[in-house]
Amino acid sequence: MIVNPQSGVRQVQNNIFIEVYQLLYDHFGPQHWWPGETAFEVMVGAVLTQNTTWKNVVKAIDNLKNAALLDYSSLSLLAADEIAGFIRPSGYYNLKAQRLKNLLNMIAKQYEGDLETFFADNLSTARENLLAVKGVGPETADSILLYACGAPVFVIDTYTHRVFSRHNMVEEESDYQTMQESFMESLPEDVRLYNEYHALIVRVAGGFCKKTKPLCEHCPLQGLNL
DNA sequence: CACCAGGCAAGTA
DNA sequence: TACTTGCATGGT
Repeated sequence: MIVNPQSGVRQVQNNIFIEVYQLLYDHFGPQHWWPGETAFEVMVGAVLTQNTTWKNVVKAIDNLKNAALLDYSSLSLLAADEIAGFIRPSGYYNLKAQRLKNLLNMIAKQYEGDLETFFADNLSTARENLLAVKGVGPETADSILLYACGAPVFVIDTYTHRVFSRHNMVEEESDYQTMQESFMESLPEDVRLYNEYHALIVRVAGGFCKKTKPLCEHCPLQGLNL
C-alpha cells in the first residue's frame, strides 16, 4: 500500500476502490437497489430523499401510491401545492413538490411527455437535461441515471465522501466531480457494480460510519485506517 | 432538549 | 470564489 507522504492519502494503485467493494460485499451481501417497483418511482424517490432518511420517503411514496398518483401522467395533472400534501412526511414538501413539477415539465418539454424516450436517451444528453432542472443536482441526476435509466454512472453522496475521506482514501476537500472521476477511473464500467457499490456505501455509512461517531468500531473497513 | 437524515439553490461579502 | 442559510418532517 502506497501512501502519499504529502497528503497522507493512499494512491489509487491496486486498487483500493475494488478492495473496499470486496470487503463491503463480502460483509453485507447484495443490497437489491433501488428499492422501488418502477423507474418512475425511482425517479420520484431520488428527489424525495434529498437530505432525508429513506424511511420518511417511503411514507411519502406510499401516499402517492395509495392515491394512484405514482405514474407520469397522473402526477403531471397535479399542481405543486397539491403534490405537496401527499409528500409531507419526506420533509421540505413545498420545495420538493415544485422540484418534482420541474422534473415532469422537463420530460414534457424535452421528450414530448414520453418517459420511455427519456429513459432511453443518450447518457450525456439526459444528464444535461436533468441538471438543467431546478432542484436536480449531481447526486439526484446520477441516481436517476443509474437506478432508473440503467446508465453507467457512479453516484456520489455525503456518505461516500464521509466514508472515503475518513479512511484517507480521498482528500477531505474532494468535490463531487473529483470523487466521481476517482471511482469511475478505478472501476470497470459496469452498471451492476455501480449499483451495488453505492448501495453498499449507504449501508456501511448508515450502520457504522455515523457523522457523530468518527470511530467506526466493528466496521468491515476498520483495517483500512492508516 | 439537540442532532441527524441517500441535497440543492440562493444569498452574502 | 467561499461560506452561510432556508427548506421541514420524523426518529434517536
